[in-house]
Amino acid sequence: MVNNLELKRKKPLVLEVRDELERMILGGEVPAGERLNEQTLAALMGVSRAPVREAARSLEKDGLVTTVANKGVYVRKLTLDDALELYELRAMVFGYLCARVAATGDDQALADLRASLTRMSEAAEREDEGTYFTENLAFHDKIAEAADSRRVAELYISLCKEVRLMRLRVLSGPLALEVSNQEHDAIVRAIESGDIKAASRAGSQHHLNGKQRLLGTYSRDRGAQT
Amino acid sequence: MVNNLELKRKKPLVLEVRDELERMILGGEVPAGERLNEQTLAALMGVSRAPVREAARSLEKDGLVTTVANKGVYVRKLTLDDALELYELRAMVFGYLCARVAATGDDQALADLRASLTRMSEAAEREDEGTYFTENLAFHDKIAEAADSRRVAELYISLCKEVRLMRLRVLSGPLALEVSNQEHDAIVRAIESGDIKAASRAGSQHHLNGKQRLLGTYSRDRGAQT
DNA sequence: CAACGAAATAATGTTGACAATCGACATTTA
DNA sequence: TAAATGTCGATTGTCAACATTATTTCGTTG
Repeated sequence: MVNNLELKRKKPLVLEVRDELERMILGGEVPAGERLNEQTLAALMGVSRAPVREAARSLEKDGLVTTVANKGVYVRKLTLDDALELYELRAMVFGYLCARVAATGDDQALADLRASLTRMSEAAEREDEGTYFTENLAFHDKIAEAADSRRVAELYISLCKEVRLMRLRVLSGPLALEVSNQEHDAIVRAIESGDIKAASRAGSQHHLNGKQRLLGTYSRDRGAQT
Repeated sequence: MVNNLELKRKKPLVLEVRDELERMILGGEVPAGERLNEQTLAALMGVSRAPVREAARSLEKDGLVTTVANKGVYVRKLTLDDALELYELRAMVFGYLCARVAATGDDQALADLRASLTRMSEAAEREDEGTYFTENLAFHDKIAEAADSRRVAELYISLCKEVRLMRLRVLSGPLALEVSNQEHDAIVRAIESGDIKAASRAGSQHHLNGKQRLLGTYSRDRGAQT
């Protein structure tokens, strides 16, 4: 029998800090470009500066912050060009992952993907953007994991976090959810059929379409960034 | 002989330690899978443990080491499958970079590439593998820089370092140098002609060929890894 | 009044010490 | 004997204090 109260202390402190910082950054609590004050954060979380420093370095690995010597760590600020490049890079990597999943063909993983697909479809019908958003992340994570290519999967997940720095809402509106999920369906069907090239194309195209949606958003209302 | 960082500490200490560790790892002074003892390294370099820890975190960003909680950091050990995946990933990313260079077409960068090409050609004729090796690294770095896509360039350079973990000698023998440089020439010509697709193909193919050369090496003498 | 510069301030960089944790070996017990 | 447990040494995790660097403030000077 494990004691729940003592169990949460089992986790290394630096990981707790890291996750909290990541949540704050991706959640938009700290704006892009903002400097992360070490001792302020340390006091806020009730820990010393050392874990905060290490957590910050860990976040740098995922591209969420940049470190300037003798000045501090800053929340990374993405330009539109940066974001567009990330979309293309993500498209390539995701295409590779989808191809691998199609090649290996794990039945259990495929079933999970199908289940995730239906959950997203339901969320889309309800116009429940919050659920769709989280389920969408889980769907992509599942593919990354099923590709059985840890290094590339890590890179992909990292790239996805990086994109979230822009805090874009390209997946707003019921139509967007529907279209997005149709692309997911195309990916899963290509994987199920074992067609490696088709899976690669479908995976790439999904993020390339996302890039186009991003461009559409920016052309519709410019200067949306603060 | 490691204490040459006592001289002038105008540069952040962490960077010095980082570079030294990277040199030791890529140079093969510490074997793959080996644990990096913090206080031993700190004493060796005449610094405290904190910079060593941070440097290790920085190396983790490049995939050169892996950190295990409460146990320490270990020099990453690549399996053959890991290496093959890295070659494919590198091929994709490098193709993207070459395409971008072809699209932008910076004359100065192109001249540098041509110059680098002739230096490699000369080194290949002299069968000077050492010079070819370093010049080869510089050539690829130049392309990454000329692509004007900092994030992707960083990733590419990081992937190249990661591959070097295996300490392979696929570029041994005069023929290998010649063949490798012919591929370089094809890349530069594609870039010069401004043919984006051709540049992408040539760049990808270069590393895919490298993957085949790696497979050839492994089929020739198995068990080369420690 | 503007511009320059030096002191004051606040932040990061670095250090040594202490606490928590892990692995190995010794000890006990069935 | 073998499994379980306790103890010890070594190493990482964390902390608070000190050193160095960047920034701000403010007084002086042209």
